[in-house]
Amino acid sequence: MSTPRTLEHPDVVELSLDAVLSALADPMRRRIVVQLANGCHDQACIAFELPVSRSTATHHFRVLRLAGIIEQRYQGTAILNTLRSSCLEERFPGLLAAIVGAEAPSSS
Amino acid sequence: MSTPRTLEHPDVVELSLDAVLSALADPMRRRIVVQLANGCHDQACIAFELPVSRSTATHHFRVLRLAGIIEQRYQGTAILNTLRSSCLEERFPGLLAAIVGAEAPSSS
DNA sequence: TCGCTACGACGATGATCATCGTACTACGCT
DNA sequence: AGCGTAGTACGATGATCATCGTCGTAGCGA
Repeated sequence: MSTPRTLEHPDVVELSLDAVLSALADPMRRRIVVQLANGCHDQACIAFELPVSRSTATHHFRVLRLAGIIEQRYQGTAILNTLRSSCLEERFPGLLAAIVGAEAPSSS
Repeated sequence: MSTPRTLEHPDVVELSLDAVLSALADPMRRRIVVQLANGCHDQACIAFELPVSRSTATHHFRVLRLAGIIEQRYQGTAILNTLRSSCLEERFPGLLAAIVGAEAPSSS
């Protein structure tokens, strides 16, 4: 037990368009976001099966978290990832939907 | 006269989300786009008064043009810049509006 | 207790990029 | 013709970043 591990997340008001767009400019990170947006909520990092090493995957998830795009919380040794859709919508209305929609025409 | 100078522009169907988002991830380029979106149509590059050297400004305008975000055409020695709003809207609906709206709360 | 799993930290590396200065070109005006 | 203006081309440079491998750590199960 002790203190359960926690991960740093920016507050809603701290979200910067620069950080969000820089994070979303990378194809690998967009892939993660699209996968999360397509109903794969609360997935562990490993479940995404990214074609990169674990170190690189960790890096991408952290960039997304620090940009305020995803929320990460520990569950055992795994980390559950969730899209912070409402935070993003509140701060940058329509942005996430536009990008996910542009990337993944498979939905609908 | 001879052949008037022309500049290379990508076709609508060639627009890639990757190029567009990478271009828009830079604050200086977003500044240009926001300025164009706020009614400053057909402005010459120099009219933007960017806080960078001319070489750098040229670079940014070219990145925007090659990403398909702006249209550039010569008029004398100057270059008139226009937002390709309809092309972007056709390819990535809502994207430009979301970014411009998030960046510039001054409008409205 | 002993692994096994999922992930983070650290340091390195190679690529990309934003920035610059300088030299060059094209066009218009006098 | 000569000059000024607007922008381009060409390196160069310093910073950032995506990627990796290795090692460390926390939790779970046998």
